Amino acid sequence: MIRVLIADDHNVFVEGIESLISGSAEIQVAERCYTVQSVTERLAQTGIDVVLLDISFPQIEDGLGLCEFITRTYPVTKVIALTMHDDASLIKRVVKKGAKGYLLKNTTKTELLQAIQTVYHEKQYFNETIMQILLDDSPKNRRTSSGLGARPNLTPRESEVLNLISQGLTTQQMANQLFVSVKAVEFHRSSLLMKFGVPNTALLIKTAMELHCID
Amino acid sequence: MIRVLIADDHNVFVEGIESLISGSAEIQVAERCYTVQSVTERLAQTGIDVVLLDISFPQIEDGLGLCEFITRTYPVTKVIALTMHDDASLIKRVVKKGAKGYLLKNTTKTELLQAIQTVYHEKQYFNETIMQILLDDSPKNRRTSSGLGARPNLTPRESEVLNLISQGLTTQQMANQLFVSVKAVEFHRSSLLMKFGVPNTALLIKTAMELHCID
DNA sequence: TGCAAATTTAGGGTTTACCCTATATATGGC
DNA sequence: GCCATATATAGGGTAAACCCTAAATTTGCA
Repeated sequence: MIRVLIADDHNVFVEGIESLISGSAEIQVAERCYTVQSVTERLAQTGIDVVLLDISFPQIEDGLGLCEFITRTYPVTKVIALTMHDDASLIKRVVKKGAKGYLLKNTTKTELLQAIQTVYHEKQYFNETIMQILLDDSPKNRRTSSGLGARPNLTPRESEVLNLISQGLTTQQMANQLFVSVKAVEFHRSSLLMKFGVPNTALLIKTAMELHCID
Repeated sequence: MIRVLIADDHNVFVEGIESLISGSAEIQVAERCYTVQSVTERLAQTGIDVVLLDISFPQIEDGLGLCEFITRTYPVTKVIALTMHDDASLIKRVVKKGAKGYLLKNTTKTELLQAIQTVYHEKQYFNETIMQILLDDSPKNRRTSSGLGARPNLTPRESEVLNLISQGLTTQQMANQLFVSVKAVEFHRSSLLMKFGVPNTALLIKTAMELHCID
């Protein structure tokens, strides 16, 4: 029997998942948690095999942080991320946080049960759509992109560019100041986005400031 | 017997709502619709008393429009808006579009059943939280406390947009999430740049974080 | 009741950001 | 010498950000 914990503050959702699972003989819902605290408290006990975790979009930091905490603290427990959004960068970040599966909230009963079974048996579950997005990301991973939450290793040039970006300079202005081409600056900016695992400059600045990589 | 139509393209949600309703003797789920077209087709027939409508219907981008269509075309049929968002302006607009009730997706079984019963009997149903949001939305209570240093006075909408920017969302994504046009978001973004006196988003995020206007 | 603030939307435009594939050089380690 | 890294550069794209003018709505307030 696979014991599942549902972590979602939306009651309708928890009901829905539970309803979908109820037909299965090998899977049972062991716990429903509506808060982060209750999740951590319940996991401190034993007996949870799989966590169905809602990564709610407006509060990304919370969901991702909890995902990371669970996979680090309880490596045996598998996390399946649940979300309404098929945003590419979000999927990548969730996987980096250690999630073994990713499901959209319009998933079917069949897919849900299969995903739980799959991750329980030490495998990853991602459907074709999700896999496509992840595969497109593989060339990027050649570069040193440490997981989110950790400060990436920046080259001297990258640090320089990062600080200039945070001062509000455009790529053209940075190129002038550094006596290099616009293309060179674009390359470093792109490297920064990759290393920090963020989709755009706005989140780059916020993340870099939180990690004290600026000034 | 109150006959309910569930309009939501998220399978888990439909299951959840159906599960919550299944215990009731006076309410039954008459139809589940995953597309806008199926909703209109089903309503063209008779026998639907209440529509549980997911406002964040992705396929139209305009759950509000569907809400308006239903309440105009079938005045007898009551619409209860279902959403994950407790956005004040959205609630007001939904009400204006003719919805008789507004429920967040973390609603309880008791509340859901009570809401259906209430609107079926020609009344409106809004819980305390929603009512509070509607009352607090008056412009009187809207201003952010100016307080310290060079921190500009931001309108509620501006604060909202600022935080979404800092989370890495694009203008298009924010427009979707806030249920407004891209032009509206562009306006608020532009207002933020002006109020903070910065030339671009990168410096906006840095400045706003230093002034603790984010989070 | 008229005014001001806040919010929304529109059309049209320019600039910048961002992504892809490639190539080239210099450096330092094995 | 070979290899990995850092750096710089190019061309050709798409998407997003940014700027301007203009107007409609709602709401609270004087």
